Amino acid sequence: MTNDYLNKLNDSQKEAVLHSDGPLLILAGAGTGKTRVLTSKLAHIINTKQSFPSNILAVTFTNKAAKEMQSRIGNIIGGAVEGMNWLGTFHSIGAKILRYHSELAELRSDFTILDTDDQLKLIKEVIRMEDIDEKKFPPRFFLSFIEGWKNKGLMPNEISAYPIEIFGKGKSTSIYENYQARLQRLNCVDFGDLLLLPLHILKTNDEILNKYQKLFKYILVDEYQDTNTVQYLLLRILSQKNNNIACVGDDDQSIYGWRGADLNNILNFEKDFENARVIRLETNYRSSKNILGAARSLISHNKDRLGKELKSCDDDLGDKVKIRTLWSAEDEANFISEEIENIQHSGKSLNNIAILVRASFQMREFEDKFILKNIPYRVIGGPRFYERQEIRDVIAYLQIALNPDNDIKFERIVNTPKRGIGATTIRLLNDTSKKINTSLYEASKKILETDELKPQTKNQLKNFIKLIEGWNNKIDKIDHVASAALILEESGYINMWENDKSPTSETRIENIKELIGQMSEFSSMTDFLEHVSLVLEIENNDNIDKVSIMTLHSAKGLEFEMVFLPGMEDGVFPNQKSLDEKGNIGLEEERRLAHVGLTRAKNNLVLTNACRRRIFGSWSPSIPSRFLSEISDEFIDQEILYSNQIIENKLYEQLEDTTHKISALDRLQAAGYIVENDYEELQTEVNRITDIGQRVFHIKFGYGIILSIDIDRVEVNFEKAGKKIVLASFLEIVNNE
DNA sequence: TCATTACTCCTTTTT
DNA sequence: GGAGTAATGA
Repeated sequence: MTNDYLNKLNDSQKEAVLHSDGPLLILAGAGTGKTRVLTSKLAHIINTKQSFPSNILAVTFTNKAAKEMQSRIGNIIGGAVEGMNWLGTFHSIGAKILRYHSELAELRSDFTILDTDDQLKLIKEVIRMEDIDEKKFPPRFFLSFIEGWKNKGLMPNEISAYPIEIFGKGKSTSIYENYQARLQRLNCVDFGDLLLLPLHILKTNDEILNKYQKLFKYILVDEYQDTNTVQYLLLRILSQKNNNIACVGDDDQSIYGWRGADLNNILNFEKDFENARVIRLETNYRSSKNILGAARSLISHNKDRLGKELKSCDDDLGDKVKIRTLWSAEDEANFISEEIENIQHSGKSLNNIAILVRASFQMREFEDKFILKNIPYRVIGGPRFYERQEIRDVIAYLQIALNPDNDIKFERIVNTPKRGIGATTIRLLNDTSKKINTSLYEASKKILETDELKPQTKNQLKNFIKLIEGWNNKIDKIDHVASAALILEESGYINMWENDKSPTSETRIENIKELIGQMSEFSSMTDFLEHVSLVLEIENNDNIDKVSIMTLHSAKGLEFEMVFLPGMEDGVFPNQKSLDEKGNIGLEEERRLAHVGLTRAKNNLVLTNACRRRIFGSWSPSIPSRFLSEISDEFIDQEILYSNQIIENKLYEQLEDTTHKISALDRLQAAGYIVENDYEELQTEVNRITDIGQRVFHIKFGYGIILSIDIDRVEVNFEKAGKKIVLASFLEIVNNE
């Protein structure tokens, strides 16, 4: 192996790779060769024998990034990377540590990882025990608190120091405790535990901590801006001895605040790690000057930044960033598909085109249109393979076969396919299991000894228990692929889909076959099940020319010749909920997300917004995203693609029901969408309700009398609902009476 | 027990 | 417009 990799780097990249000991933060903007630096650095450490591969901890956020890094290092140092035992996602590395020391968390080493659905089921159970009204306090709120605590690295007994939410009768703490206890009894962990429990083990066991501190001579971290507190604490505690931690990140691309990512981790790096060196990578090898200029002008509106400027290495400016305004979301999809057809006809590859959306509900419009127009596309991200119903069912069967006491899985499959074991029976099983403190499986056996069930039900349950017993006996003795096939056959599960007439059943069977196919790559059933929730991803390794549709979050790290960003509308992007919940911090994160979107494009970038779109099934008006006006004009080529006739006919109608009429009008006027007299006319419309004492009707509150008026806000004394302040636009004037 | 229907609340983003 | 849930009927 040669030092060839060094020659491919620019000066600051080289500096980052050659920096040997002590903390290092590489601030790498979009498209500045961050992955190249990281992999070269890894290769360099191995190449110069500063460390064995097995003594390097290299963490990424996604499996994709981990795989990518693995193969790139392989390319540099030649052949397979032997001994890179500690390269993986935070979660998979956490799982690995946890499995080695599971007894310290009172788990068996073959614990299973619960997905979000199962988590929710579990929390619901816990809530019911606490006598809390699910309607008033939705279970997922508790779950998000627990997730929040786990993201901060707090065990149930540590949250007293942290302001406890009053939410849910102040029972959040005990719910967290019970939830953990329940997980433990099921020999399960959730995603958060994969980080929290290893941290706890390291914090409370000096010997073990020592071992890992010695083990990891070098620590490399990808996407440092997206680390949350537990991840930060893990990195800190592990790096304390050797102090060789190198993090790559971009504060302008921090987009996982909602998952607990703390931008302060990267902003405070120099304070947190003594004598830290910071190297900036600012030469962008991806995008044209115009695109970079647009991205730069947008992100400059953020305050929380370390500051860095992307410089293009292109000589010419390239095309300007296109902004197109369409009438409706459907028109928007139409426009984009026409653009794509043009590219298609010019003979260019569709693989170079991506449509990046803020939220997945936006994808539908495009899928519909593409199917109609026969434009090949792929959806990236979307529902994870193992989250599909049929896959989860199959896995539940396999887990039950391995461990019949897994209640969550038991409940999932006991009546799938239908065995006539319904809610009533399950309730009885649950009660019994609580009474005699055993699993549902054991409780079923007990009940079968009695006459509590109707003969028919009893018989069905008996058969089911017998099946499980049989599988459980055989599973260690025969090949895991064969036993999976046997289980699916005997349970009648495959049969169920084969007899199913719905259009999806065929794909489901395909998916199950795919899953079984994957199994042979693992050495045993346990091994397979351990990996299934963490790393299993079925790649759509098709080489067919297709347009990619994905969310902005899953687009991070990718690049395309041409990028479309539809739905540039306030409320959609920036997302309303994000603004409501997090205010300016939320807005800045949305802006970073937009920045990620813009910087995915190499040569062509098209932003579109529609004036109307269906939200929750009903038409809602949309105003252009504030991000559009934050991009400097010099980089933009803007056009409105609907006729004046349409404006006159429809804009009025659109504005009439907008909830923020006044501000919407101002915005639209500022954006040049309305001519002066339209504006006045609409103002009059806003002010049409002027009479105090006027009788009015409100769709939700019924009839009432106007008490006072403040521009578009009206105080009404409703006959049934009492005094309320409502928007004028929601009131109908009632004339007679 | 299961199927149908009425009704609610909703939806951001993912390991 | 759709998923999940509660109520209702077969």
